[in-house]
Amino acid sequence: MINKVKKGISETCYRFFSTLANPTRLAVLESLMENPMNVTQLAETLGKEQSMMSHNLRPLVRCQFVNVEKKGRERLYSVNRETLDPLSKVIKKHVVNYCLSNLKCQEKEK
Amino acid sequence: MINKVKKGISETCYRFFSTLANPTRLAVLESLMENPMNVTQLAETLGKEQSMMSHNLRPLVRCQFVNVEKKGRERLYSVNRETLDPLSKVIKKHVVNYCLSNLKCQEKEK
DNA sequence: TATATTAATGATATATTTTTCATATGAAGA
DNA sequence: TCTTCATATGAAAAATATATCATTAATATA
Repeated sequence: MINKVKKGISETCYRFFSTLANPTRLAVLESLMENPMNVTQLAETLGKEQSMMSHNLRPLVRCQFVNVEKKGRERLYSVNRETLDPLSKVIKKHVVNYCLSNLKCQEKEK
Repeated sequence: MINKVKKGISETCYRFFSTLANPTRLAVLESLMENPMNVTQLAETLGKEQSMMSHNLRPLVRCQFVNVEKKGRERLYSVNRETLDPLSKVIKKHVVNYCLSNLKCQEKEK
């Protein structure tokens, strides 16, 4: 990025949102919302490779949307409900207020 | 995307977050938060090209994070505070609770 | 210590997103 | 209608992000 637009809170927001702006990571969050798992179980659940899960878990953990607990040689991943619960509330409300009534939210990219 | 992970609410969330996961668009939101503007003013404010602003406004409007009001031959853009205010509250709280105390949030990518 | 299990890392090919530049559209006024 | 102002659009280049595959690291146990 030549001309840095992001700085301060903007930069934090950018990392925050770009961590969530990924279908795989959203699916990971959804799965971990149901119940905590280790990487292998997560890979099985989503039908993806273990290394892909690890790669995608890293930003989620770094932003602390997900917590890790060491258990012997495995690691148990779980969601940070304190953030994710109010966050999904905001989204749901926005969807109800603006996206269900108005079609343009679902519009295809083009 | 060959293997579609995103579907239903996940798909909505994905669009929601990917629209916000961009430093230019976050800067746009920050500017419009201060006061409503048209594209030309926005381009001047951020020191970017007008067409770039238009391109970046489109997803913001489609997701209705930003409203447009036609005024003669110009268009006045403003933020949807009903969504953005509670959203920034959630983020700020998360930052305070998890990112200020814990260093890993600010960790460089690699 | 050797082996098995679980998970993380690194390099790179692939895919997606963003910017840029040229051009088109639309609305207002001379 | 012609011109100007304000904005949007399209295509291609440039920048970024993601998945893949091979490998490494860490821990437990035989």
